Amino acid sequence: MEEVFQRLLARYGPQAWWPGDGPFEVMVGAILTQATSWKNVEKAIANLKEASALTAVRLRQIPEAELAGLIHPCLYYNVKARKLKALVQRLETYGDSLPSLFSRGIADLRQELLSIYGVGEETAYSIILYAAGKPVFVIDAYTRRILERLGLAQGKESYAQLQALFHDNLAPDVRLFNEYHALLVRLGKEVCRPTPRCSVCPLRDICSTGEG
DNA sequence: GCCCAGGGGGCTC
DNA sequence: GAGCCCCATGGG
Repeated sequence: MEEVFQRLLARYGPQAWWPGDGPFEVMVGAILTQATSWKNVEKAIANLKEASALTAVRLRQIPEAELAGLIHPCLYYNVKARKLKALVQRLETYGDSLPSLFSRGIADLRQELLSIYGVGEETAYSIILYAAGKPVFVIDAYTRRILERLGLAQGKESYAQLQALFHDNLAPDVRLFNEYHALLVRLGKEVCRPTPRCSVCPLRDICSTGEG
């Protein structure tokens, strides 16, 4: 696992994922990026900043329809406006204090996040890793496809099972999990689309240890 | 014109 | 608890 990471890093270099301006922006981005490319999310975040709307307080004040307009570049902007509303509404119960929310243990924090409308497994874990800075491995569609290509998964595994593959074989290091996941997405974009578009698959070079 | 992104909720059976 | 449908922009 570690070796594969080193090869990916050597091939692609650091990905500098989630350069967001603080944990709140990361949480907003985690909602906006659902099934949406990050470029569109950047446009939406720029719109929110320009409207001075990128705070929990302002997001609660702004009408949902207006919020939907600001995040229009993102796919499913109407549902995502509702999701952002649900998020900041929950934050209000913490006095808008993220440190207060993040003071929970990982399992507890996960449950709390999952109980928010619009936050599923991937979004919850993205927030725990990239916003709260706790060591959990984020599994997404790309990670699944790569693991399947490598024969390390068949497609029926639960989120927790795939996550255990990384948790059991890596030191629980936030920076490692952060960069590793980003690199897997980068690799996935290249070779693990639903229909492969490359002629020579780099998976062979990078993941040839057989251990994943 | 076609494919598909850094998903999740809600419904049905 | 699995299998579907819905949401509905923009880049390649």
